[in-house]
Amino acid sequence: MDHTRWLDDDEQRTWRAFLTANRLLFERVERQLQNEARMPHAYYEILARLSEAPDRTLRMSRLADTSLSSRSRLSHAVARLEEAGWVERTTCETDRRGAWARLTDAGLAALERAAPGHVETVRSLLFDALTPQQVAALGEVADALVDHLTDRPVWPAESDAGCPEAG
Amino acid sequence: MDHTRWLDDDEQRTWRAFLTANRLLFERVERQLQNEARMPHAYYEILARLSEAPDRTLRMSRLADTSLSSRSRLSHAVARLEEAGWVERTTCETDRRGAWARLTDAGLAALERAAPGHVETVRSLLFDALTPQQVAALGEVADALVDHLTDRPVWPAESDAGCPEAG
DNA sequence: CCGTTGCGCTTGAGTGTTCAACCATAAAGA
DNA sequence: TCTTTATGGTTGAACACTCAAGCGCAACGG
Repeated sequence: MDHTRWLDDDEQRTWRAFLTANRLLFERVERQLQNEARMPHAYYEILARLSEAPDRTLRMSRLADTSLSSRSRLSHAVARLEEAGWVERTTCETDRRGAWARLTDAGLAALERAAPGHVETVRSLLFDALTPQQVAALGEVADALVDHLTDRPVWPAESDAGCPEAG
Repeated sequence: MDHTRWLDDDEQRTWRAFLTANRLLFERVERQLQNEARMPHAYYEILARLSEAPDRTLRMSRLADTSLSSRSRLSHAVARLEEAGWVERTTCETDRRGAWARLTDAGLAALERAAPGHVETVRSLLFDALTPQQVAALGEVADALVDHLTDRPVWPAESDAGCPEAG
């Protein structure tokens, strides 16, 4: 346990700069959407993914995957979106456990109202700050990370750590 | 309003990969800390910044800045950390509005218990996934973003957008 | 000296997320 | 068929964060 692979100074700086950039960026993205469109970014993503689906309809589980939500989070979110009249849920006929989520016309309208401001924010805060080379590099890094984080087991160290209820 | 600078396909992909990588990464970082050290990452950062300060002590406002917290968030967090016995608050004698936050011995111990697992997680999930060139590129991008997001006014478009209470 | 303005920090309500437990249905095994 | 196990999805409690409002003190202005 004492052979921890600590971060060297460069790695420390990189990690902290990464953290800082992330917080600053997403804080502002979140605030812009909240102020101008009255929705958190997670909801925007849900609406966006639904809008791209055939018939603006997706199974809940699939929607959870594509919108980067946990199941529970999606359930709560869609409940809210349904109250707002932006999404409708119907049970699936062929598998009666399942549920379809459909983006309503009002939901699409809300998304289309929100989109310009959101996109402008992302562009001005992220893309305008970077050279084309940096954007390309960021894309590669992100791809590498997604790859790395998608394949492995849920937990890097199942055997000798992480026993939540033991202590 | 119809002259939105939309994202082209490449930019879309980059943005979504970036989002995905971020969620996957921070979800796991958060879960690891929660499971093994019983604290969210934000609390870890607070303890870490305090541990690096002279006398393990900082003014609340300064701690908020260095730990990337809003004032309110820090107040709530330190209240919790104080309950846990990891941080102590004392009022500042020279400016009786102010408050000092000090990392206790128990807090330092908790941090030192949490650190190896956390660092190993960051290394294995982030640095191990990237080549040295990619790490360098990530660092540059992060620096550029921090720079970009730190200097400007709080709101990129005061004049023609962002009227929260108008609608 | 007293009022105003500004700063440092806290508070409470509201909200989104997580976790664990749960329900209902489907699929697999005896 | 009857039981078991797995899957799709929901629920409620716990908790962290945000926002707006507020409190106490400091600094400035008359």
